Parts: sequence; structure tokens; C-alpha cells
Amino acid sequence: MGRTADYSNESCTVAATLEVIGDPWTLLVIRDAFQGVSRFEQWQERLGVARNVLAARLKSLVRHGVLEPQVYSERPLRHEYVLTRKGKDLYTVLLTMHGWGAKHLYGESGAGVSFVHKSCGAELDPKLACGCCGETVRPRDLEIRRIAGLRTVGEVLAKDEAA
Amino acid sequence: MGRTADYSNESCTVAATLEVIGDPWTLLVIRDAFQGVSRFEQWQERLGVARNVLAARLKSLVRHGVLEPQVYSERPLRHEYVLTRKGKDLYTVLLTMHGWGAKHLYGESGAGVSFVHKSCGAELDPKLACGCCGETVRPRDLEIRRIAGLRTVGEVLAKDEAA
DNA sequence: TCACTTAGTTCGGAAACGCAACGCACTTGT
DNA sequence: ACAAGTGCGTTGCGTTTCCGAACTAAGTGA
Repeated sequence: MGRTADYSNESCTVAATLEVIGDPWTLLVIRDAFQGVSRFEQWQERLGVARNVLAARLKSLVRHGVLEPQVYSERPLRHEYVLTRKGKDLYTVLLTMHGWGAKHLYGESGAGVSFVHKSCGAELDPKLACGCCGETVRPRDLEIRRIAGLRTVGEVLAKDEAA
Repeated sequence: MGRTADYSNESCTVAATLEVIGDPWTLLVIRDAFQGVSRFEQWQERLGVARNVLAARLKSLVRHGVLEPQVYSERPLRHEYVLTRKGKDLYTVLLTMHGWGAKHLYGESGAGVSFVHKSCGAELDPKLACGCCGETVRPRDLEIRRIAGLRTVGEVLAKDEAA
């Protein structure tokens, strides 16, 4: 086998997520989608990714329900790819990665792009908060709980394939 | 060229972050590090990753300052890998991905592992909050701002290589 | 001395990537 | 009418990376 990185017999949400968005270029495709990119040529030009790879990624993202093809022209039949709700929810992952990169890779010198929180006017420094109480969460605040009847990543994703 | 996915002439924090943690297995290595794994054999056994790949990943993570080698035995010389602050800060990325996977991949059926927020007792549903005002952030609440003098991912990471 | 541990390195083959060229179904320009 | 252009992929070939398994290296314990 070549580069497969088959996490599918793991039973882990992170591994399952990586199975969907962990391929090279995939997250950048989604990043661009958030900036309004929705067509093959746009992605190809902006990313410089190989066309066959891009085609494979789009197909995979559609299969996993992250992107949805929508016809924007019959004759010639053309469709664009728009983010589903599932896809839109990935903005948390993108922003979190942005926050880490801005802090630890670009640092003081500042990143090329920043996000400004409109309502408070500050440059976004994303924190992880508990959806229940709203408090900022640190690793030590969490307790890992393993649940019986684990299902593997492969079993979980099989549902996607079927649809 | 084979599978390189060279994002380095992009100027983007997400691309820069992917350059560090975007390789296959890398994020799972870090996930396990958060669960106390710190030695080669432990990762190899848990992940089932090829040994040469694991060696390459560990080397890369050390080079990028995410893991730090620490001697735990002279004679025979052995070192374990521990998360740096930079590495520990990646828990936000992991938890965010966990949150997305739990919601959109495992869904109602429940994931194999869950995190419980000790202080409020609820199962963690991670939200993205603004570090300044603490409000939950949605995409529409943000304004993208491009900053002059963009530095590419390659330039930014060159700093790491030197050290 | 011989097994055993730990942490890699090396080697062959398969899979995925990068690049460029091509195909196809239309539209537009002359 | 015919050539050129557009949008979206697919095909083929060469290279890189990955996987798997065997092997090395440096020591420990029996």
C-alpha cells in the first residue's frame, strides 16, 4: 500500500474527522470555500493543486457531505460546490488552526490575514469554550470518558458511503 | 514530485499550520501524546504506523518545536518526547476536531470517547469564543482583514528550520 | 553467551501525488 | 460555417511517499 494512513479501525472522533478532512489540500479547499470559491477552476488556480487531485478531493468531500454539488448551468451542464451545514461547521476547525498558527508560527510579527470580531472590534484570538457553561476550557479541566460499545471509524463512515 | 502538498508559497496561517501538523498520522501522534504517550514503541503499537514514518514524524515535530526530546535514561541513551507549550496549545485543534466529528460523524449514536467538563459536569460541546469578549463566534461575526507585507508560509517556517 | 528491550534504519513494492496533455460539450467571435 | 475559447474534468507517465517486514545498534538481565 502507498500513502493511505488508514485510521479506520481506530475508534476516535479525531481519527474519523481526519478521515474526512485529513488529506492534503482538503482543508485548503474548504478554507477557500469559506471565501466564496465554488468552482473547479477557481480552486485550481488559487491553490495550484494538480487537477486530478482536486477532482478527487471534491468528489470525496461531496461523498462525505461536506460539499454539495449544485447545478448553475444546464447546457452545458455545470455544477458548483457549496458548503453544507456539516461543511460550514468546519469553520471552527479552520479558525482554531488559524489561531494556533498566528500565535506560534507567525507570532509577534503578525500573520498575513487576521479576523476581526465585529461586535467587539478586537482581532480574533480564538478560545475554546464549553457549550454548556461558556467557560474557557483547558486540558486539565476535562475528564476523558470511554464509552462502551465503541464503533470504529470505518463503521461510522460506512454510513456516508452508503448515502 | 510525489505527495508533497507544498503549501509554502501561500501566505496563510492555516496553510502554515498544516505544514506542521498536516501530514498523515501527525495529529494522531499528538493526540496520543495528550494521553501520556511519549515513547516510540508506544506510538508504534497504538497507531500501527510504519516505523520509518513514525520516526520521520517525530523528527519533524521536534524540528517544529511541538515535541521536545528528553533523556530518560543514559546508558542506554534513550529519550522520550514531551509536548512543548506550543504542542500543548494544539489541544484546541484536537478538541475542535473532536467536537465536529462527534456531532457530524458519530451524531446521536454517540462517540466512543467523550470529554466531560469537570467544573460543570456536562459532556463537552466545544464552542469557539472570542478571547477578548468571550462571546461565541460564528463566521458571520468576523471580518477578514488582509495585512500588507504578507510573508509566505515558507518564509515563516524557515525560522523553525534554522533553530 | 543468549535472549530481550528500545529505538530506530534500510529495502522493495504499492499507492498517491505533480505535471502536462487531451477530451468533451458547449459558447462566442469572425 | 469554422476556429478559438471556456469549464471541468480524465489519462498517462514519472517521482515521492508510504507501508511492511527485516535488520542494525546499544545496552540489560539471566
